[in-house]
Amino acid sequence: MKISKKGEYALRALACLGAPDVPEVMSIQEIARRERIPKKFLEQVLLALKRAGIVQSTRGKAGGYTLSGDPQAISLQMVVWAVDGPLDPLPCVADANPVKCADCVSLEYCWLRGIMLEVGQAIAAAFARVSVAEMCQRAEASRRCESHVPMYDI
Amino acid sequence: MKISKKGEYALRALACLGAPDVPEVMSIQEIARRERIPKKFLEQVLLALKRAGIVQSTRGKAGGYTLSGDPQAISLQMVVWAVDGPLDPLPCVADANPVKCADCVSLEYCWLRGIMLEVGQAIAAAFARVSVAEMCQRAEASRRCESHVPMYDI
DNA sequence: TATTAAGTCTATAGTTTTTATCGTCTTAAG
DNA sequence: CTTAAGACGATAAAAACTATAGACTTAATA
Repeated sequence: MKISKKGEYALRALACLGAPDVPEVMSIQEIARRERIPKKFLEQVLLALKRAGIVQSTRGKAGGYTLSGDPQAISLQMVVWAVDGPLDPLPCVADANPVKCADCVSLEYCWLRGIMLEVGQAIAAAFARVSVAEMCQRAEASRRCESHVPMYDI
Repeated sequence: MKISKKGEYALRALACLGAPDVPEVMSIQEIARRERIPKKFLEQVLLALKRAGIVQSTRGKAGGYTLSGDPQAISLQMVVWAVDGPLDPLPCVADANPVKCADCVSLEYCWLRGIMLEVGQAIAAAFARVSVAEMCQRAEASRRCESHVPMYDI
């Protein structure tokens, strides 16, 4: 049950775009530099976020990315979904294209499905509770503390 | 955020052991046959469950596995933990041995950590809510329906 | 209008994790 | 003492994930 690098990079990139005092549009290169993410990999991540409507891009010289719409309206669930796909614990739980387990008679009578459906919903809810806006605030709060890091720092 | 095959097999095996009208002890081979799980792989899964104290085994001829203790006291969280390890969304969230993210100043000031800690707890809680006993009941209920599968079966 | 710096897109290489198998050893019943 | 079961370490095979490469498109601007 780990979050993928793609997911992590997506969150970092959005926090970067949503930070205060940043340029209107930010290039992939700039985001990659700030967050120390492999540029070419980040490219794919941002493309996925764009296709999900979470960020906007402008092409050509001086182009780059910007948050699309209200950061409060975008949940981390949408973000993770956009880059990693549905977070169904089992294939038979999928919304769109549920696949029957090998030894279940049917989707309707799949007992694991029932249980995993609940688990999947709980996971989705956990991500859905946090908005990109809130994440950006948290990131900013943590940035403000960077100047006085405690001694017991790891 | 998928559950692993190990996790799925563990749940199936436990449901098998907890089913009514089954022999006192059941051999790996028998469980594997009933649940259509690769025998050698199931062996590892059951070994992990045994080490976690979730099942007991008797060796030698006529040996096999049996549920250990009260199925109501065993949550699916323990089961998944036993075979897949901690379900922390990010390494920095780990209880035992948290690892700092590359570009965080410290664990204490890791903003992703804060968010993922909450998500991880929600996931754990979702699994913790269901006991092995409840899972077995559901599996049995689904078995009772197998004789009259609806037409719209997939 | 040529250059430059940016995003787009497809393919593929590299790496890690997961899944599965094999062989040998130990144990206990008959 | 044979047989059928679990224990355990090693490793093979497959899949998923992470990262990189290269060719193409777009737009600002010198």
